[in-house]
Amino acid sequence: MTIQIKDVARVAGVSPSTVSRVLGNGPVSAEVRKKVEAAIKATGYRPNLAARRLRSQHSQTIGLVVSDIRNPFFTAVSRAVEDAAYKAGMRVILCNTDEDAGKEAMYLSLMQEERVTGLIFAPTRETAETLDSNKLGFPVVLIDRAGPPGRNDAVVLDNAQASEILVEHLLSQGCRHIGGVFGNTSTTGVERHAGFVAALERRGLPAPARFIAPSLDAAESAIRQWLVEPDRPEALIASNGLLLMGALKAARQAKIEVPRDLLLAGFDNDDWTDIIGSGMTVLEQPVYEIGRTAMAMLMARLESPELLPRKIVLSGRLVVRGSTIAGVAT
Amino acid sequence: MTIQIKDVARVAGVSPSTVSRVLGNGPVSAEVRKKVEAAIKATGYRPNLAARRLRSQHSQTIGLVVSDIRNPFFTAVSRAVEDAAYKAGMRVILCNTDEDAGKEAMYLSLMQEERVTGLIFAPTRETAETLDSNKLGFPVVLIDRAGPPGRNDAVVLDNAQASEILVEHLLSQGCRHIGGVFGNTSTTGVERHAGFVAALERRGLPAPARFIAPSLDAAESAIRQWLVEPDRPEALIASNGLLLMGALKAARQAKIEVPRDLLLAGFDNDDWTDIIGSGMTVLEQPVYEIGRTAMAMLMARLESPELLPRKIVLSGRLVVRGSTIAGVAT
DNA sequence: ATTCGTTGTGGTATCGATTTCAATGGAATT
DNA sequence: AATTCCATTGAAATCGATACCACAACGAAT
Repeated sequence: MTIQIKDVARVAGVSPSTVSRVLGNGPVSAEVRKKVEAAIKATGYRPNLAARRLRSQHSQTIGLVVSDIRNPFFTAVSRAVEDAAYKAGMRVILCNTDEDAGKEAMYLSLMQEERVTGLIFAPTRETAETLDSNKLGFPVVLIDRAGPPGRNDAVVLDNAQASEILVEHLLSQGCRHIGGVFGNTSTTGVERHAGFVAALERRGLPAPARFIAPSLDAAESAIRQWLVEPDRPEALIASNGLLLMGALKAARQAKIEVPRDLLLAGFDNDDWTDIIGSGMTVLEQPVYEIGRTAMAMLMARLESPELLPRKIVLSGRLVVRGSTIAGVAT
Repeated sequence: MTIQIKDVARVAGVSPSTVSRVLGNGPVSAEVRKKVEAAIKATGYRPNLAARRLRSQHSQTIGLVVSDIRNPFFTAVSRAVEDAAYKAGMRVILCNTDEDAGKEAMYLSLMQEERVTGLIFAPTRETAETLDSNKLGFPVVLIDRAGPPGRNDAVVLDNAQASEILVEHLLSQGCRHIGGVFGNTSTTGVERHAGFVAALERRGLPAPARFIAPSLDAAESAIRQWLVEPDRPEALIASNGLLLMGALKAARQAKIEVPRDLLLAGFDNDDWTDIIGSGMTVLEQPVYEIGRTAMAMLMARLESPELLPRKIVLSGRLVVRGSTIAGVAT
C-alpha cells in the first residue's frame, strides 16, 4: 500500500487534479504549489510511472537494440544514448540480439508492447531488408548499419570512404599486396569491403578479402590460416575492433611480427589499440557522437513525423600508429 | 488507436477476461484457446505493458545502476544480468552514476517511480553507508562493493584475498619493494588496499600506496609522478583495469620498461591485457558469474524476503603473464 | 451595469489491462 | 433423481495517474 496522489491531495487540502498539475508544471497559484510540494515531501510520495504512462499515452521510453553491448563500439554508443535520453526525461531499454534475427523479432515485439517512443537499432542484414517503421508504430533510427535507402532514418559511418582512407594509407606506406577481413553478418562489412575493393582496383591492384563471423575465436583461426598460405598479404585491414584483435593474435601465433612482416590496420579506436606496442593504426569512428546524433535524430523525427527519411553519414578519422610503419617494433 | 484486448475478444467471440486468461496461461478450454490465439494473430494484438503493470502491480523490471557502463567490468556484468533477466521475462533499466552521489540519489528515486521488482547496484562508499532496502521498497543486491555488513545482499570478490594473491606472486618473483595504486571512490579500493597491506606487513615489508581518482588521465599522471621519484617501487599493483592501463601508459612515458625496470600486475582480465606484448599478469574476476549470481540472489530474495541478508564472496583467479616475469620483453 | 476573458480549481471519465466474484453447465456422487 | 462439485466463462471493479470539462472569482472592456 504505497502513497498515491489522492493521499497527497488530502494532506495538502486540494484535489488530486491540482497535485497532478503541480507535478506537471500546470497552472497553479504559487501558494497552492507550495502547500502541495510540502505535502509531497511530507508523505514521501513517488508517482507511479506505469499509471502515468497508461493515462498519458506517453511511455517516455526509447529502445536500444544492438548485437552485443560488450562490443566497445556499442558500449560507447549506448552511453551516449543514455546520457541524452535521461537528460530528456526518458528511459532506455537495452537489448542484445547476438546478430540473431529471431531475437531481433522478439525484441521488436517487446518494443511494441512497451509502446516505446522510438527505437535505435543496429539490425542484421536480414532484418534490415524488411524493417518498416510504419508497421511497427514508432520511429526507428538505424545505427552502424543502414538498410535499403530512403526507408528509415539512419546514422552511419561513411564506410566506403573509411576503407579507402585505410587503403590509401597502406599504399602510401609502399604496400601493394593488401588483404582485408570483414564481418559477415552486417551491411557494414559489405560496405567496407566495397570501399576496400574500389580503392585497390582504381590502382589495378588485387583485393583479396575474406568474410568472417564476428567472434574473436573465429577471426583468429580464419586469419591464422590465411597468414600461413603462400600468398599471404603484406598488409591487412580488419573491418572492426574484434577482427583487428583477432588478426593481431593470429599474427602472434604464426610468429609473424607486426609491422616488420605484416602491416596491420583496422576500424575502431578501442582503448587497447593505443597501448599495444607502438600502437595500432586505426580508423576511429566518432562513437559518442553517433549515439548522440541518433538520439537527436529520433527527437527530430518525433517532432516532425512527415519528414522524409534522412541518412546522416559521419566521417571517420585516421589515427596512424606504429602497426603500419615499417621498421618500428611492436 | 491501437488494438486492445476487447477487440481481440470481439473477434474471437469471447469476453476480455478469457483473452486475458489465454495470455496468462489461465484455465481455458483447448478449443477457446485456439480461437483466441487465432484472433490475436489476426488482429496483430500486442498487450500494453503499462496497463498490465498498473493492474497487476508487477513491473517485471529490474534496475541496474553502475558507475559507468564503459568500464569493461560493468559491461560484462550488465550482459549477464540482461541475459538472466530476459530469460525470466523481465526488463532491465540501466543507469550510469559516474560515481556521483547526487546522481545515485536521483536514480534511486527513479527506481521507486518505476516500482522496480528489484535493484542491482554498485554504489559509492558514501551511498552504501546509508542505503536501506526497506525504506526503498524493493530488494537490493549490491555488486562489486558491499556496504556495512549484514544490511544488504551483496555479491563481491574476495578483494583482500585477491590482493594477497597478487602480492604473493610478486614476492615469489623476488620483489620486495612493491607499490599499490587504488581507486578512491569505492569500498573496493579500500578492501584491496587492506589485503595489499596485510600481505606485505606479514613479511615486515613496507606497503607504499596511493589512492587515485578512477579516470585514465588522473591515473596516468599520478603514477607517472610516482615513477620518477627516487623511491619508486620495483613492482606495482593496480586495483582495477583502468588504473592498470594508466600505470602502463605512465611507465611508457617515463621510459620505464615493463617488466625489465618495473613489474606490473593488476585487477581485471580485460581483453587488452592478453594481447599486449608478453601479456599483463592480472587477477581475473568472474565477471559474467558476478552478474548471473546477482540476478539469482535477487530472485531468491523475492521468493523469501524474510531471509537474513547474505553476502556471496567469489574468488578471483591469478593469470600470470609476461608483465611480472623479469627477463621477458613486453 | 453587463459582458467577456482569464486564471485557478475540483469532479469525473478514462487509459487497457487483470482480478474477483458470480453464474453456468455437465459430470460425478449419493 | 437430487445434490454436489469442478471446470469454464462473463460482468464488473480496480490499478493510479492525467485529461477534459464545468465553474467560480475577478478584472477589463463595452
